Amino acid sequence: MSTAHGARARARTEITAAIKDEARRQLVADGAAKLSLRAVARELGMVSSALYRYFPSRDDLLTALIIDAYDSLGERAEAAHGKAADASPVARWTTVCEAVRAWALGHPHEYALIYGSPVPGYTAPDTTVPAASRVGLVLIGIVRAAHRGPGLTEPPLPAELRPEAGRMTADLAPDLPPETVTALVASWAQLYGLVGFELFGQFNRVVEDRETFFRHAVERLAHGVGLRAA
Amino acid sequence: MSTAHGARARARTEITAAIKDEARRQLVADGAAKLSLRAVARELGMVSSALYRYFPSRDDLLTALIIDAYDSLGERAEAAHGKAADASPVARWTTVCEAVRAWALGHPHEYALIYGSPVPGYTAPDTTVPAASRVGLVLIGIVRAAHRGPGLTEPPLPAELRPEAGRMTADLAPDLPPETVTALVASWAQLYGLVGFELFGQFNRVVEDRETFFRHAVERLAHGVGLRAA
DNA sequence: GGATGCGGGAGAGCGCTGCTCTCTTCTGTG
DNA sequence: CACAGAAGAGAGCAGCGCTCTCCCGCATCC
Repeated sequence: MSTAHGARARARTEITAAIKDEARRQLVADGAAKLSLRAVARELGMVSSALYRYFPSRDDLLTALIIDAYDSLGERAEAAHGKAADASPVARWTTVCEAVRAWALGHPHEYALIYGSPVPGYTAPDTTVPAASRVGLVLIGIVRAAHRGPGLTEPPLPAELRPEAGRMTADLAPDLPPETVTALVASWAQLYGLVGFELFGQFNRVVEDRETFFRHAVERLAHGVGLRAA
Repeated sequence: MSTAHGARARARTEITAAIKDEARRQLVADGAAKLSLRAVARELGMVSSALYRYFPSRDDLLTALIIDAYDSLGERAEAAHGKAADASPVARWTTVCEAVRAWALGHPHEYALIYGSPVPGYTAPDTTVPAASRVGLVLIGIVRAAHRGPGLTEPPLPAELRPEAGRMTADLAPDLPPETVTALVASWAQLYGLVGFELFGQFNRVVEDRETFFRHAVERLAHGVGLRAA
């Protein structure tokens, strides 16, 4: 595929990568809205129209960066989980959440790109789904291990939510109780509420010791999913 | 002040309002990024440079819209709370959260403007703080009433978070226990995680019956703050 | 009541953007 | 080796935020 016809294709993938790298540099520096195709081209010593041979539009370039960002965050979460493999479920959960927060604080513009308001008029293509799922899969993995292991308490689940819970469970983790899956999905969203509020300044003049606050909040999230207290 | 010199000043406030109205129309239609000073001016039958007599920059216009959006959301939350004044604390909490969600779903671009990624390079001026606080104040009010009334269970609070909890409590609600205030701040952020994930498409292919899911999630949030089960 | 100062609208223009189209060069392949 | 197709260059279009200069007319003050 990519190495099929040799030199030509290799040059293409190299230049594509160079464009993405320079684009990422600008994204990191100034945010997505200021990412300019012309500036990227200029920096690479090419003319702007040439860049369209590689990315048909600015949005396509952004999509590539979105996927990379999801992957970067996912890797970070997976790595954090790997290192904490022997810890208690709650400790592993907390570690992964803290990795997400650390990544977000270290990559604010990339975080904003993937979890902030979507670029207007832009809807993420399905291409992004696998990369976007990685953090969620890590969290599911932690809960699954706890479920197989010493156990997991099941959160309450009202009757009217049972159909939806069943649907989600079938899609996400058929081996887990629907009570758990439902709580997990909610906690997953809530985690990003905590991160987003810190990152986007909503905690200014409200929370100061954000690290401690965050750790405690995600520990309570873990308990809410039914993970045993450490 | 505003009515000081009569006609002149009145014309000015009228035109300022007209500009904001047209700008909001464009914001609602296409989102903040596509809001164009020139288009607003065009629609109002004036030339773009004239608009700068009223708003010194696009960011200033956006700031005005941000404040309006916070106020609109705050009003909605306050109104919802008012109508549910006689209900149980948990029911009032849930009602207010649902009002926030409903407002967000009805005003996606305005929600994105205030709770999505901040416009790059843009930091909200302090002018926005009072308007931005309104929803939080409603939530605090519900908890405060429960605290004065039949009671409130206090969530756990680890020792290392006690200093920060004390700080937050002094700033936000000195009459409430720090355990409660800490949980409240976390729940406040988590609420916006739930809303944001639904609004920005993260729940696509994951949660279908979002209304039921949301209600259950915020009920659990209420319990997490220590409000009595309804 | 007439001179005056200033608020506010008009217009041109600068430098930037995304994107398109055409022309040309170069290169890997049949 | 010839040639198709890939890829870069350049000009150009329409839009943007913002500035500056000009000018009109209304409200004020003597």
